[in-house]
Amino acid sequence: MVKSKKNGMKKGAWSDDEDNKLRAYINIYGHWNWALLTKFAGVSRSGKSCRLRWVNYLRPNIKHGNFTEAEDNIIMDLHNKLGNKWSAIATNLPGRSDNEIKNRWNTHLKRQAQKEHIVLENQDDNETNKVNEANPQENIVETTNLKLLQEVEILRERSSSESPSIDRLSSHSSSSWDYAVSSDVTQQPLDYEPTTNFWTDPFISDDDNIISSSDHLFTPMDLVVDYISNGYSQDMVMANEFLWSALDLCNEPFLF
DNA sequence: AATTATTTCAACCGCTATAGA
DNA sequence: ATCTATAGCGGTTGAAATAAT
Repeated sequence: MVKSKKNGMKKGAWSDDEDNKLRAYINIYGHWNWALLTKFAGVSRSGKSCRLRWVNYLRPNIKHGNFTEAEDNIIMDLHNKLGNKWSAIATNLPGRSDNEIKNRWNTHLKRQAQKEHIVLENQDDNETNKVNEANPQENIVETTNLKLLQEVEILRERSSSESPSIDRLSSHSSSSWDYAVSSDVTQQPLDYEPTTNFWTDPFISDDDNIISSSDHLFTPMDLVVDYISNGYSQDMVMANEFLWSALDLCNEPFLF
């Protein structure tokens, strides 16, 4: 499913090669600016597309398919409370992206919820015809909430024990130039090395492809940041052909 | 086995919020 | 105050997979 290019940017399904490039780059440098990152990572996609691919598919410990009953229950309940606030719901389901939760809701749970709603309505009709005692509905809601809170906690604990680095890498920064690199993640073995020569050689040890957290990772961004700290605007950096060609040609760490 | 209909879900699009110039 | 760039969100689309005929 490879769609046409738009403004030189590829669209459609991601290839393994693209995935590997993006994953490898972010594992090393984090994401500091999606629009620029695509250039450095060597991926011919829009920043928006890269961000989406990372968030929904590539980031560490992301889960796919096979929603558990507990997860479904949480989605159903939170959707009942929050509506289509997918990202808010996703914060309570570790390892699940908002997109996947949205899909889960639209393809499975919406119908289920509608059915249950009808059943509840019928029950309510019967109940109101009987007595109007001390609101039993409230007790049901409280019990459900307690159960769901417990389920959320269990999922959170499980997730944090399995994935110590999941959300510390790539946390959004208030500054687009403030790029995050997790020391946890740099300890992970890489399943792919970025092919473009300008970033790999100085950073990855020969024997095991694992980066020492004590090493200074001198990235192309260092050059850009330095450039900016010397009074150049972001646009000027982007427009500077010399800078780009220097980055492309660089085989060794930059020295100032 | 071939065709058509339906479902799934990855990816896109348009929009809003926010930060910085 | 206004403009621009970026990140993030939610709705929607459409290719691929699967089911039904």
